Amino acid sequence: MIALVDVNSFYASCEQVFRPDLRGRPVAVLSNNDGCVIAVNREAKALGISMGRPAFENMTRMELHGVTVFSSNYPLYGDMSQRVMETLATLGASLEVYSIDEAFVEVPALERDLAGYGHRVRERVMRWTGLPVGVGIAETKALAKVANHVAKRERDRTRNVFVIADEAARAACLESFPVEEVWGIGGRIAARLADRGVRTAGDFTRLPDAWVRKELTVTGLRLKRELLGEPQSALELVAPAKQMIGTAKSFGETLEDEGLIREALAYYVAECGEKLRRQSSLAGHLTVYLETNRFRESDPQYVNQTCVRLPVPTNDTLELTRHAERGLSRIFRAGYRYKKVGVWLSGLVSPGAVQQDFFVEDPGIRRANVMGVMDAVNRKYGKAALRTAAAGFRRDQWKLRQERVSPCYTTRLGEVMRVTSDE
DNA sequence: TCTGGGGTCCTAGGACCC
DNA sequence: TCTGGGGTCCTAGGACCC
Repeated sequence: MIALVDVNSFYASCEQVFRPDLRGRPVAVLSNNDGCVIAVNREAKALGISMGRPAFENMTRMELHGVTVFSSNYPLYGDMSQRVMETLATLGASLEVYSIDEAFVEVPALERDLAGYGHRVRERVMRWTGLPVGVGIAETKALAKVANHVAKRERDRTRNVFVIADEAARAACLESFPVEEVWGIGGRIAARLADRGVRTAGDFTRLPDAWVRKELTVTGLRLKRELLGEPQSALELVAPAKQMIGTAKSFGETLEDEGLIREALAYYVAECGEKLRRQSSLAGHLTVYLETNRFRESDPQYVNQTCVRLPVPTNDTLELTRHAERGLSRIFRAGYRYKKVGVWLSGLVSPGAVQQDFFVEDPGIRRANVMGVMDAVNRKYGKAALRTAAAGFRRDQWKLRQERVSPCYTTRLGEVMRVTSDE
């Protein structure tokens, strides 16, 4: 059996762990640039704060009801995530980390009391990390996802744990489960299914294989089988190396100056270069992406991207920066107010697989050493403490807005909590 | 005024190979 | 006049996820 364990409103819960005064009170967390509401706890949801919508649409209501609002604090969430995963690893036979706040856990084979197991998972994660989780247990990943959804709706004492134990339970559960909530059914597909009169997950499992294969590709067919209780994939125990690494972030304000955009781009390239070296990959292609603010309809709009093929795959930030700058000058047009620049590294290979180019000088071991030093310095003294000249000194003019960010309680020594006593 | 970021998988179609 | 067949690789684009 497989358990899908996820943290309830993860980002909001992380903030609450370190703010006991906010227990039982409404909390919301905003996306990068304080743009959208991306996490709300139960109390905030009850007040009608809508997730995924722009922050400004919700601000009046949030202020009115005293919702505590945070900018997102990814160093904190990443660290808390690791603690949750380490805790889950002590409970399961094996573990697939699926996202920052969820994991598939293989229930130990000898476990007889599945609901009891689910509650033990909840209790241990709560005791060790302070975070509340929901647990769905079933025969396949897709069914465990369904069970997890149901767990959140349960109102009685079994709340937050739900088990699809046998065939009868599976069938009954799917008949009342809306098809658009099934994992892998998004808005587009749900609309097409609705046209065919498919409303529930149960309806979906009765569609002919041939139709599903033709209209929804093999992914749809696998999903159907998983919902019928036939596992289509094993747990991925080791996270595979990424096939793409990228960063594309909005500026705090729109920018017209190519020089500033170039600095932001160089800064993002350095972030990607570091991720690339951490997984020991080299990139063969680099895509630069540039965009104006599409919501400002009165502004002239421009969006473009260009792909640069690197002469020899590399993970050298200086080399990557040079190519990114070339890409930017290909697509930059003066006279627009730009909102976002991004870079994506793809065609990732491991160093052993590289074909050297006779006509291109290999920057060689000395450059690799420079990168090693740069990474070590930045680990010790903080992000971008040592950076390329191209990343510049004007970050204040383009960095994203983060006006309500909480302290990095667990990852920065200067920001750990102080406990005092009145005597 | 203010509208996120970072990925994955699949397919179709073109280029190219023998 | 008549112009093959069976592949692989790559990229763009669509759909999805959290």
